[in-house]
Amino acid sequence: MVRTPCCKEEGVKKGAWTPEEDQKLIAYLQLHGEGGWRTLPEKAGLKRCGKSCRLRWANYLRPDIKRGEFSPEEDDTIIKLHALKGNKWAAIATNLAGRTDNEIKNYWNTNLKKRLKQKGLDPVTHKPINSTGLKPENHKPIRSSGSARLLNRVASKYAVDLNRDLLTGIIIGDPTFIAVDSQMIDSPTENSTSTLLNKMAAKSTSLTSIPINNTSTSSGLSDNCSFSDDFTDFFSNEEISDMYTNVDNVGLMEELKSILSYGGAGAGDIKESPEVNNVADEMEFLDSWNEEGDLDLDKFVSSLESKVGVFV
DNA sequence: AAGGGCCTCAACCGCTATAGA
DNA sequence: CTCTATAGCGGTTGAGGCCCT
Repeated sequence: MVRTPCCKEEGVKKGAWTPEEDQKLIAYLQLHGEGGWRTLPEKAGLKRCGKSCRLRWANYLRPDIKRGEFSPEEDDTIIKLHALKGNKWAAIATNLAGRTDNEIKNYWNTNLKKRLKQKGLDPVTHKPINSTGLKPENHKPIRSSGSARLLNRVASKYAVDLNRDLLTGIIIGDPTFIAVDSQMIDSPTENSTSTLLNKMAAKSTSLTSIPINNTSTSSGLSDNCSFSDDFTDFFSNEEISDMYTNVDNVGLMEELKSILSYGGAGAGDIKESPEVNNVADEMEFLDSWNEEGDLDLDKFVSSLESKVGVFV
């Protein structure tokens, strides 16, 4: 199938734009506004393809574009959003005023990707690179989807109180989110749910890196149990005691215990639950929770599946 | 000074989505 | 419904600058 060229091939200039060309384009767009890119080059006196004009304007000449070095805050935002959205540069760019998708993409490929690698993190998954060199697909999925169900359950229960990004990070086991939010543990202004989930996240992260040949139960959980077998999988006796002394935590502790108990039936087995009856319902909850639509649930779920086994 | 390798980033390419005739 | 134009996206390329020998 022959594609219609976006412009006549003959006489069309390619390559770097000259200041004169930029001025012609700016002058035309200031006078006539954006649009009509196909006919623009001829009207503006440019020997360029309309698409080239549009890109030059969108990525370089637009007056609202911020140029110069990225701030540490912008770096942080990009890394977090990349963990959440992957290579969706346009989506990431909407969260950084004045930055274009092209600029962010280049910055990622030349700087941030290397920085993550230097920190021992896989720039694709944002997870620690296994020292054995084994890729994630060479890992045995951990026993059951119980942990996925558990985390979904926690999500469904506490989503109202939690920062969505933090919760997403927790569910995909992203160490960046966990690290960023670790200060919450000691913060008197944060609710205890964050503290508990941080602990659970740390635990779930440790569960996701069992090499394929490791048939032992180094995680401390047997093949037939999920997170749920014992509350002490997550907390030391001292920590549990400390939390129980805080009256505000008692209800939460009981709720978490009930949630953790729920997942204890073993691989693939789902018990009745007062709030959510099956995994599909849980995904429906996440879907509705994701009203803004900026969380890629497919990626979210496949990420879970890669770490904890088949989710649905 | 020369030149080879590496890095950066603007620009391009190929594709899909969408709107409108 | 089909076709065409346009917009937008993500991956890739290559010119130019920098650094090292």
